Amino acid sequence: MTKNDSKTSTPGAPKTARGARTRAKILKAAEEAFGSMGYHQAGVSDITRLAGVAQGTFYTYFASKEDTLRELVRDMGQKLRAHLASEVKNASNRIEAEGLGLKAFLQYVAANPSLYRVLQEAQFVDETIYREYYEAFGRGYLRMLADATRKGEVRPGNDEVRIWALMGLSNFLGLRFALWEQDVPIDDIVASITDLLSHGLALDPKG
Amino acid sequence: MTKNDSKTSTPGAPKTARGARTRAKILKAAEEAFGSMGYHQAGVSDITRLAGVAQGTFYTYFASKEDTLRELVRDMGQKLRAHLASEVKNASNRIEAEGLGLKAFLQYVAANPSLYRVLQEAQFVDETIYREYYEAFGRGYLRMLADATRKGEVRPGNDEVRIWALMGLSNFLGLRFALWEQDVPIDDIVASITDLLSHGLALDPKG
DNA sequence: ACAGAATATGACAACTGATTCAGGTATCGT
DNA sequence: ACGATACCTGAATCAGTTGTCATATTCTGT
Repeated sequence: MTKNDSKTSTPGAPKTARGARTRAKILKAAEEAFGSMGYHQAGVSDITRLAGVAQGTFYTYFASKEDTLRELVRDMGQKLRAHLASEVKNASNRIEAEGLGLKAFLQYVAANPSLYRVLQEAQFVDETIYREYYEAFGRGYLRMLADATRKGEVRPGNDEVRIWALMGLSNFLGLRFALWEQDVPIDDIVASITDLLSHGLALDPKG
Repeated sequence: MTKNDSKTSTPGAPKTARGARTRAKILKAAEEAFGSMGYHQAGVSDITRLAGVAQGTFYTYFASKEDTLRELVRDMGQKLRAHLASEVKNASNRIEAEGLGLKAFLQYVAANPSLYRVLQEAQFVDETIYREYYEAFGRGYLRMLADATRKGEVRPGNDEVRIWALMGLSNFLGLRFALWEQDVPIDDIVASITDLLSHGLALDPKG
């Protein structure tokens, strides 16, 4: 009967500094919990314990565990894109930009290992949010690649296909060489890929 | 008290044709269930219903739901590798082999959509089995690439890095263009990637 | 045909973990 | 100071799960 008669659902945003702090604590705790134990393994009780609040408090800010994951994915995606954009912005050509972007990405993954787990698990909790992540990523990527093509820095080709290939490539390199085992220096990886993007695998250019 | 006093665990392999059939039915049902509903969503009861057997029968052949997933991943990995190997075996050079392999892979993914979901979810249920899958894949890949390098078909480079890049690339192309949306003809995709691997992104070869 | 082994059944015990709720506590505007 | 509002609590609820077991059926060798 109060102003909000629309069910108990969709908790509103916090209206107080305290509320905002608490919400942020919970989100951070969720990132930790999901990142280290995994989405399914981590219970709401783990999150609230990490955040130092009671179980019920969780539902003051999030409608469900799933909702939290969505929020996290959006949040992490935004941060990563912002970071990469700033690292790449003064490259003098596309291939150099790819190298800088890959390097920044690998470093970011090593420093934020939760990203992978949270993102990849989100794929099975809510595929929409996962596709959204990569499509957002892809849109920016596509624009840059198309620009480069127009400027004559890159051979013409199917850019939609290329960006997915490039995203996949980064994704796996991050998984293998930043998350699983850091047994190859990042600069070597970047050099390898820069070479691949400059010349392909072919031995001689006339091929 | 019987001869088998070593716990109830590790159910033995079936000793009868009937048993083998039932076990196979269950495994197939698990693939269906995991593939369409996801590992966590699918219950043992879903699997047994699909298989047309009682709940208890499941535990005659598998120690747990997790065990089934492991078995499935091994099984699917083996089949895929065998398929790709046979499709690629009479390519006349490495880049042609990459093209044939990618094409076969994309077709396979479109025809066996469960593969992705099962494999990717396995990553969070038992990371070991997931790494095993890619490392097995990678070993074969690495051998072929090293051979090609020795024969002078490819430029020298860090092949360990390259194979992860190539696996990632295939993985994402499969996800985007075979699983999610089949809006680009497979041959176009293959042509794009063949071009990328032949020349890189660079406009002119002297680059 | 018959004993014993292998397989199959399905109800259910035991447990897990998300969400709710009735009621307490901090904070703010006036 | 004080009502109103926002925030917080954590035990209880509740829907769902996996894995067990006593019993029934089918197969296999002789």
